[in-house]
This record gives sequence, C-alpha cells and structure tokens, in this order.
Amino acid sequence: MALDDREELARLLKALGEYNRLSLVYELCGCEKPENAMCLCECCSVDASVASRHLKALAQEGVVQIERRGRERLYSLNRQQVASRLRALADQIEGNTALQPEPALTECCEGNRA
Amino acid sequence: MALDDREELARLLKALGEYNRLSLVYELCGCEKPENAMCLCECCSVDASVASRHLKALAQEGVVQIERRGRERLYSLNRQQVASRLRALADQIEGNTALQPEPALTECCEGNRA
DNA sequence: GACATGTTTGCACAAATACGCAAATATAGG
DNA sequence: CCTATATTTGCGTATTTGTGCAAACATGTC
Repeated sequence: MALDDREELARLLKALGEYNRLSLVYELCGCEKPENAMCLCECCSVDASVASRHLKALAQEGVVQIERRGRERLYSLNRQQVASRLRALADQIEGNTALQPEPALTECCEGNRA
Repeated sequence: MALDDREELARLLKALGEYNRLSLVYELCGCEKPENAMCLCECCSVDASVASRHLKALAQEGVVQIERRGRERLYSLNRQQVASRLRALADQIEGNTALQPEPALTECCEGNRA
C-alpha cells in the first residue's frame, strides 16, 4: 500500500471521527434525497456555519457530494465509495487481504512478519 | 442506533484517524505475533513514549490488546472486532442495513427520510 | 431595487492533540 | 545490589480543531 493512500485514509477516518460530523453522516444516511445544510445542521445542535464547515470537510474527503441548486447546496452521501474504503480497511485489519504478501517490507524486529 | 454507540464509534474512528496511529495499526497488521512498543515505534519515526501513548489510546478503543510479558508489553490487533465495527458502519452508510426503519426518528426537513 | 433565505468567511478563543525530552517506574539478569 | 532494557508519566510547547458570532456573498422572489 502506498503511503499516500495511508495518509488519505487517515484523513477520511479523521473526518468521520468527530461526533458532530459523524452525526451529519448518519443524518444523511437516513435521507433518500440530497439535503441542504440548514436541514442537516439540526441533527447536531451547532450553528449553520459550523455545519457548513463540517460538510465541506466531509466533501474534501469524498464522504459527501455537493450539488448546487439555486441559493442552496444539496449534500448527499457517496455511499458506495465510503463503504468500500471502510471495507478495504476492515479486510486488511482482519488479514483477509488475499494479496501477495508485499515482498520485503520493513521487517519487524525478530522476523515476525506475515 | 443508540447515541452512546455513535460516540464510541466516533472515538474509534478518531483513534484510527491519526497518521502515526494508523501506521502502528498497519505495522501490527503485518505481525503474526504480538509485538512490543520498541519494535512497533520504528514504523513511525516517533519517540518511544509517543508510541506508548498511541498504543494506549488504541487499546482504550479496543483496537489493540495488551499482554504483559516480563518488563515488556506485547500488543496485538483485535482484528475481528475492529473489522466488524468498520463493516457495520460501511453497511449503514451503504444503506444495506436490513433493519426495521427505526420508527419516528428526528425527521428530516420535508419528510425526506428513508 | 428591496428583501428574504441559504451559505461562506473572518475573527477570536477555548480546548484538545501530538510531540520530545527527561525523570520515574518496573522488571529481568548478572 | 547494580545495571540494562522497556514502559510510563510529568512537563512544556507548538499546532490543530471545534465553535459561535457577525459580516459578507449569493441567489431567489416580490
């Protein structure tokens, strides 16, 4: 795995790992259609500007998608993309990588590598 | 979903969402046997005390398990537990929850709920 | 144009966080 | 007991982060 990917994944997890942002994601989970920030910001009790910033952060990590409609912006989840990135991490952690064992990585102390 | 669970999940994601901690997790991914902090801290170039703190944080969120052996502590991944929590989130985000639709949640603005 | 509505931005601030270093602690082994 | 090794903790510090408020912007409507 490339180190850039790891950095990107860390940023995704950090974006999801804040309570109010995660609440926004859950709120979007329950929305069938894209929703604007004024509506979404009600799920976590924060200022609209705060929600706007959080949603922007989520968009930067590819969690949500922004669609402009008139004076408002409609946010929706990139469901598949986020889910697959999370599952890829789950697979790696579980050890079900089914990949060739990445020859000659930095070795662990006593040759204790998979 | 209970709000406590959400908070706990946010903490898990935050724990994983820091580059050096994620690197420790990846390092542990490649270890077949539990490894001590001195060994693990080499993957990210930080002081041993920093690695110790990171591993403690990971342990608090259930990511790693600690086993004492003499003067050292051996860390290993809780592979299944972490993987399943990540997959549960992935399922929710993707919308494959296959759950009853949680009657009467806080409604989205225009009755735009799943 | 005037006004309402939704969003973004600038600013200030408090809290959290990551970090290195040095000291303290724990324990194995002579 | 003394020493070496592994870990934890206390402390100081620089940076990041989440937040609210007010102002600026953007755009639809009358």
